Amino acid sequence: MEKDNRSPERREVKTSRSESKEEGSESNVAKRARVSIRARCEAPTMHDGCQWRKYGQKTAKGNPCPRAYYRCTIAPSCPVRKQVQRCPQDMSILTTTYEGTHNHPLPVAATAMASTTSAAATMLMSRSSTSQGLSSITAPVTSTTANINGVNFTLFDNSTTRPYNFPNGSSLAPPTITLDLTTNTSTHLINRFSQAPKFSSTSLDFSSSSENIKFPTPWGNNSNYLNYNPSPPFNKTPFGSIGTLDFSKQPNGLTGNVRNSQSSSPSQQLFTETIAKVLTSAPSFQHAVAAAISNMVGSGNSTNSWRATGNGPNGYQNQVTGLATMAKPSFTSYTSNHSQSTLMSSLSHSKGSSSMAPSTSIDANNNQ
DNA sequence: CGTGTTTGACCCGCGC
DNA sequence: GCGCGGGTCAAACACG
Repeated sequence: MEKDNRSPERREVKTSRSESKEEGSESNVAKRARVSIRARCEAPTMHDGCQWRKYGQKTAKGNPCPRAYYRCTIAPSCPVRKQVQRCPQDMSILTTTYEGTHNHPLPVAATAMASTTSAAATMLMSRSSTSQGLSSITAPVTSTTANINGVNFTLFDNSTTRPYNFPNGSSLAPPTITLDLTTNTSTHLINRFSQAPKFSSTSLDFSSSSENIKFPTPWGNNSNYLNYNPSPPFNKTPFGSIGTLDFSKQPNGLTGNVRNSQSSSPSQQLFTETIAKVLTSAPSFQHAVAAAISNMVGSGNSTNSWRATGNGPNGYQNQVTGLATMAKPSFTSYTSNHSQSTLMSSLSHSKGSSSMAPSTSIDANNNQ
């Protein structure tokens, strides 16, 4: 109670806050779209390669677990925020919700996550903007499953099983996509997120497809395809669009594909390779991702421009203390002007260039 | 001393 | 119009 004697300043605070809510016209859409990642994680927060500052904590209604609010501190003006909350049903499950788009260079480790969320968010916005009559449909839970070497990617409409973090749901909740890494899952894979910031994730964007698509993967023996089969009802939810990518099965038999990356786990490696394979072997898929990220970043420029961290001309790098060390174990610390550049460059670089740290192993098993 | 976290209050949008 | 709840702020505090 004695805390708040700042009411005069509050007026200005309020003004600036409402400004910041509207700020970034280019990211207006992006700010509305949110991407949640559900993962088993013992750590208080997932390390995604970015640097965050906690600015608040709140106990949400209907959830005894407090929700923590973080904002990206790599750049002072970065609008990206994330919310971290434990699942009341299973305290080991951590839900991290990202909102907004970074407006500054990112290290690879962070870019991977940013790309993922951006692409997912773009998928959301793309679908919600193109779908019609979404409020009139109450679709049952429908799912779309892809299988890559035993890893299931399930994209399902959970509109009827409303996420707990939006207890009263409805229009209050911005369109949100959930990447569900919890079901049955590869705990080591998750732990890579939670403990070591060296996960070279990737970006999945299913937005531009309308039919069953199979992306070949060069390894494995039976299900050598990433099978994407969008269910029509997916894009029609009362919330705009809500979906889940469900990495529901731990790949067994992780042999042969594991590279010699310093400290990556086999499952992480496999996962990375899996995704990389899909992307590198499916140009159209790359395109979709690139376009998605391009949209999110608000720049149609697809030029890759690389810049070493540590002494970038814009000064950002100096602010990201700890970031370099975070990225060190697995990545040569690159940043790029645009997340899309980073992702796509990392793909192409890893194919033939030595610029990328070999441990990204994106080029592993490339079957060209 | 600098940086990050905690925490109570305030703002604002939405539902009733 | 009112109340509720989520999101945010910033002073105080903790920690290295």
